[in-house]
Amino acid sequence: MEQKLQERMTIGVLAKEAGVGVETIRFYQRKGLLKIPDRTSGFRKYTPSDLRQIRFIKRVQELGFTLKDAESLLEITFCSPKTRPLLEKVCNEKIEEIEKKIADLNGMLGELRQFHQSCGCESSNTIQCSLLECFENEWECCENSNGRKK
Amino acid sequence: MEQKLQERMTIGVLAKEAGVGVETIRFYQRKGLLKIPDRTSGFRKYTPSDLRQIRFIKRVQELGFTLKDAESLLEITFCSPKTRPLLEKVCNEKIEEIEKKIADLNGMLGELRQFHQSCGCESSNTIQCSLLECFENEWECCENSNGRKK
DNA sequence: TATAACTCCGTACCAAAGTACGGAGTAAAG
DNA sequence: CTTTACTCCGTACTTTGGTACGGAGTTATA
Repeated sequence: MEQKLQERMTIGVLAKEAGVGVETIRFYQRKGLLKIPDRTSGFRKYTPSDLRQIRFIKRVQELGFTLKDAESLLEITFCSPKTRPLLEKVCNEKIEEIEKKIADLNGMLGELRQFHQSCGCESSNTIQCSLLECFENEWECCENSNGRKK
Repeated sequence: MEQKLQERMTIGVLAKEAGVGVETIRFYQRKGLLKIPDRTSGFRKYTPSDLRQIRFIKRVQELGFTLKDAESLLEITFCSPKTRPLLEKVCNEKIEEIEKKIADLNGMLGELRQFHQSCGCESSNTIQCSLLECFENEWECCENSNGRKK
């Protein structure tokens, strides 16, 4: 009761706050990602909770997930005993998915770093090699300058 | 000379080997991701190098990059002193990008795990909470069942 | 040699995630 | 009270990364 509640904003204000376009909000509504808002005299009126929801969607998207993923994350709404099995499933799926993504990215990162050090920039070799070649030769091509002759 | 060189394959064989569709290869060619191949009597003839290139593209894509990214990675062709500055730039950009993605994903992962343990599945509370709420309250909502009253 | 399987080409289509358009109504500031 | 800014709606368009189509020519197998 101390906080100012239900400050209701128009679609334009919400869009600005959330850093998206007005059309995007209408789009999310069509997609069911945002609940249908109240209206005063024909105009949509949004609450801070809608703002939070859009920010959440954007965050999830930035991490490489789709709007469908965002939807399923948002569906993790009530952890009552009834919904717990579904909740458990969605959670675990997402966790696995993220873990796999991280592992893949770490692999790529390692490869890029190796390329950068051995071939690209810090080596003194003048032998032509490519990321593509290095990649498929397990970075063999990079060692030409370190004593080994081709 | 010991290896069987220049085994040239048709688009269908290449597609099968690379695990993509024939149309995809034509598409990559249009996009400039694959050099225009030689032809014998009107039919495209591809080399193992084309196969490697498609595999590389697919790999890069799996890691969350676009075809444009793949293109720029493929452009890292020769690490001669001349091309080194560009190479350095592209490498560093990619590395930073990947590092940021990993960090973000790790954050998300931590949040999901906390939700899973505290709210979702392993807690005995019956208080309704959502990923969204937990997320924005720094998991405060999850501690209601652990001695604290709202 | 006939027939299946492959290739050619341009064009059209698809899903995802928006973005833009345009004419009409509404609200708020001067 | 007018003018400007905002909102409404449906529809159409955009980009990315492909897929599918269809009629014609080619090549390989029985």
